[in-house]
Amino acid sequence: MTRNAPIRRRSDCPLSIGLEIFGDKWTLLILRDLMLKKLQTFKQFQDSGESIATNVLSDRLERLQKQGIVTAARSSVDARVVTYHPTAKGLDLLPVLVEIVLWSARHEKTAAPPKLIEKMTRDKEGFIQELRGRFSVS
Amino acid sequence: MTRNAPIRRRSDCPLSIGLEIFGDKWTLLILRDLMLKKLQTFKQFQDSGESIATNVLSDRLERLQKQGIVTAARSSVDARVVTYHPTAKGLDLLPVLVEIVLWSARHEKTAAPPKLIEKMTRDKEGFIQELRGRFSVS
DNA sequence: CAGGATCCGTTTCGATACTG
DNA sequence: CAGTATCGAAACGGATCCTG
Repeated sequence: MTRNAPIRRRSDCPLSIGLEIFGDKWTLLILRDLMLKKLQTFKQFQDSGESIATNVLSDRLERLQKQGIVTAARSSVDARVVTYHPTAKGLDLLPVLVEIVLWSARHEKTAAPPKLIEKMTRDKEGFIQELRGRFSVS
Repeated sequence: MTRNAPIRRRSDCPLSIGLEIFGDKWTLLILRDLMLKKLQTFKQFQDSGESIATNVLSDRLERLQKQGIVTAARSSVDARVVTYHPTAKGLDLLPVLVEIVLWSARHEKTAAPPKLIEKMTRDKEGFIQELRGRFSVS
């Protein structure tokens, strides 16, 4: 137990990147669905384009909660439904998501919704602020 | 076998994100090392903090080349050494990397090099342009 | 010695079936 | 609708080998 420090200082400057989040395909897709597509429920994530397995979805949502990036709450309208929302920490991921989407739109030949891309490009900050407002963190 | 019928639900709004790149932990680390830490060789990547297995490193570098994000060339100085460089497509990833680093610096409790972070924050565009210049794509 | 390929035991992931 | 259990498939790490 007194096994001491791992000393992973092989190199100079860490420049850490949040691998828990960005290193995982599904996590990234969930965040996009949550913040850019404004999806909220388990089912909506499940049906959103790429088919994610339920256990994986469950697992990733749990991790995101543990990391304080999303919160879950039962819908006041329908008690069966759980709705997920981004926290402030989660909303801070918007710039990353926007840059990723912009890069993908430019370099991958996927059908991208041009209106949205154009808006992101023209007024990145405004676009992000608008989304932030929409989620009105308590 | 006959595992087809992927049910590709041509969903409403794709908003694609480059999963080949962003969904993978190691790829992301290599890109950071390449563009932000300015590492160039197989060995440097290998020794850079996180210990990546050689087979994995090899695999990711190959993928990145296939995607036109990095190029490989033998060093003119030492013929044994292969140096890797970002392409224009790769350099376009800089904004994403910067946003990821900034988010991580703010929300994860890792030792971040404050000078660099400060500069990124204060003059994001300038920082990116400076790096672009450093790689001088032919 | 640098870059990378290959083999292999182990861990992790994820597609289904199933349940509260 | 939201989430677990099962179990095969894939990825990983680590050692080793190969080629200039």
